[in-house]
Amino acid sequence: MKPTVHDIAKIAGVSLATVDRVLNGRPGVRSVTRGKVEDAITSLGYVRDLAAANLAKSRTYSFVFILPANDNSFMIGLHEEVRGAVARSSAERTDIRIVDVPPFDPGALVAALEAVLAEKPAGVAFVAIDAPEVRAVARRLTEAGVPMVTLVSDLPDSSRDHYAGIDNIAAGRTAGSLMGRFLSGPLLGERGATVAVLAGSMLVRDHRERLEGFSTVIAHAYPNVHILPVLEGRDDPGLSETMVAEALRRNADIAGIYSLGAGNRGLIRALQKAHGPRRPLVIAHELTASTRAALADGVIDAVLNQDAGHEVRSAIRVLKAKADGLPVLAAQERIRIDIFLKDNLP
Amino acid sequence: MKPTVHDIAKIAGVSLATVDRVLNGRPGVRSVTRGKVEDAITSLGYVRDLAAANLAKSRTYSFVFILPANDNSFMIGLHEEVRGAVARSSAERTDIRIVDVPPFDPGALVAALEAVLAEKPAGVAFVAIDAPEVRAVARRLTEAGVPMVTLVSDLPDSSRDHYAGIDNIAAGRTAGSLMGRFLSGPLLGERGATVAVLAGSMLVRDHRERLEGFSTVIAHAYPNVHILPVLEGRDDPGLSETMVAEALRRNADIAGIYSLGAGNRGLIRALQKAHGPRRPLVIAHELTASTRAALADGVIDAVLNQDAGHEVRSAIRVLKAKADGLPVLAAQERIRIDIFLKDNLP
DNA sequence: CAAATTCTGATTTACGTACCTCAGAATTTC
DNA sequence: GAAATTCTGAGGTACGTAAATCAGAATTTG
Repeated sequence: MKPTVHDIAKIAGVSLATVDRVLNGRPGVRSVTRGKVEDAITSLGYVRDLAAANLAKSRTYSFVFILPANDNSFMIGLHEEVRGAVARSSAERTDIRIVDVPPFDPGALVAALEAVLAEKPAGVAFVAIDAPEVRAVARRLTEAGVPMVTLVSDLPDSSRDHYAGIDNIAAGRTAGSLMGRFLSGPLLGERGATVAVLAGSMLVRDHRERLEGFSTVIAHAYPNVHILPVLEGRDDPGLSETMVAEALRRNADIAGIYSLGAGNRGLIRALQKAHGPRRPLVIAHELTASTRAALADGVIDAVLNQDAGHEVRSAIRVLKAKADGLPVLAAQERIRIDIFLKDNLP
Repeated sequence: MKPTVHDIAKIAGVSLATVDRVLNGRPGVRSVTRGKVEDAITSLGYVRDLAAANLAKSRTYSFVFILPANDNSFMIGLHEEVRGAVARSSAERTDIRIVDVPPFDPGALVAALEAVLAEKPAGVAFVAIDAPEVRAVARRLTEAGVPMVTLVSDLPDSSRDHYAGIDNIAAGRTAGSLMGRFLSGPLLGERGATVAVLAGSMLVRDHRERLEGFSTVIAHAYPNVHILPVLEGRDDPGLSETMVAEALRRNADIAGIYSLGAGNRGLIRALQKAHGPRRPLVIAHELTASTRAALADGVIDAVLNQDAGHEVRSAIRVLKAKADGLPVLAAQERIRIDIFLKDNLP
């Protein structure tokens, strides 16, 4: 039978209240008594029953999710997943509030985080923007004892407790490796091949990191692949379409395109309208309705994906654990980079 | 505030006991009274607090995991993960017992399942062997009301409640697609290329399915790739090594190898000892210490993986949900096919 | 019709922990 | 030395649900 506080009290020869004070670090216990209780705890191998504790505390974890009000499919899906978590909140003893902020706007994010700081919830999750002022608020949140996880986009070298997202450098490297291998052969002649890169903005850390990983692998392993200057489409369908169409017109020999941001709707439209001698090899990020269809149709060759549902659930699990001062199962919380070809679409 | 049984009792004008009888389907309530209680439940939107219910029942979920006593790295890892779950069992209110059975032995599996049937646990998970007698015991378990999930290898068209494992046909297709694309070009000349397939046993369903997916994609999308007769290495390092070495000696022009079973240690040794004009392209299953090293060294080009930890945790979550008659979050429980290149090794 | 038997509903206790209130002892203050 | 103030410990109640026990009414049986 699992030992309980009653067993501890009996063994240590004290009352329940004393055991409780020791367990919860409350004052009012002589050090000798404390010692006896601690001995009993270790000798019995007592572990607190979290379910019972939470019931007694009638605890609900109040979490705040700060999400950019982007209208691309990925962010919409992320919103959807958080709303799903809100729907499950009564069963999971959580009380999740969603705060929308304008995208790519450090000031707005800082303001939102400051509002959070004022209400002191049990935890915050947010899509980070890599800026010093954001790091500064993060530090104040940590000082205030508010657990904090970054979602999708990280804030390295900050005081965040956890990052629920993929390793974007590894993602870029994977894309580069796939691009190089897929190009090797028919498209990669003696004189090399040209690839274009479509990003949202180089101001966003995840996009920068993906490009970094991609470029590194191409430079080292596929030196005869030439990368054109990055197209920054601001994750906007229209702008992305124009930029890609323009690039395809100007460089008839583009053999591959790596879309590392969320401008895939525009990219796909541009590709469908194009009529070059042969279709370029396309690797994109995020499996959405449009990239899925494009993958099935052969317009896109591979999609690297991060599962927003897993990210949200992981963030919640980690916030709960941090709020309770519990360790996290690192293996369970690592967000993986999914690679989808048209053959393993779920 | 979340409604409780007390609120229901108050609204319906009855006692707690009556509410409890209605909620738990116990007899002794007149249908008019039952109706009043049910109305109150729906109007309040009551949902049972599982934590409190489990506490009151002082419930522990007793699960049995039946695992083949294979000595390949994947199965060892699977064992490890189940033992991890056993270690966490007190915190998770589970009581998990591991039963080892000899591998590839339907009779032993049936015997183990029958033993399980006798003790009626709250759920069973097992690595299925696709045989009629196994299906028959599965049916009896279902009739006895024991929730049942298959792990790693499925038992389709049976009464199992859930399958915690990957879609092996999709995995085979993915391998075929990667093989075809990676080969296209330097290795795939005018007259085509030859690939070898190393399996454990064609008697095991997951191996059959992987081969099926692989062959289908190759036949349709890469008609000039020729697949040699399957090598059945029984997942044995020594036998696998001899068979691969033999095949490489006999067919100097092998351009690719697909290892769809667990005989990777032998395969890797054979590859390291081989000294052909050029290294074949190798795609294998399951990320273990040896395949990871081979991937990093460039001996293997891609590894398809199923995360044993996720499978075990998913199986437990599903068994719990089934034991409580709760729905499962399908999106969360889908086990994904990880594709690892040397660039995205975790 | 009294006694036995079912129905139906109410009360009460338990699960393991948190936390509030209270009592007695030890210590300090005037 | 009496009163006030800490310490230290005990007891009890609450969280939301399950389930055992109890009590009264309705029904059946001889």
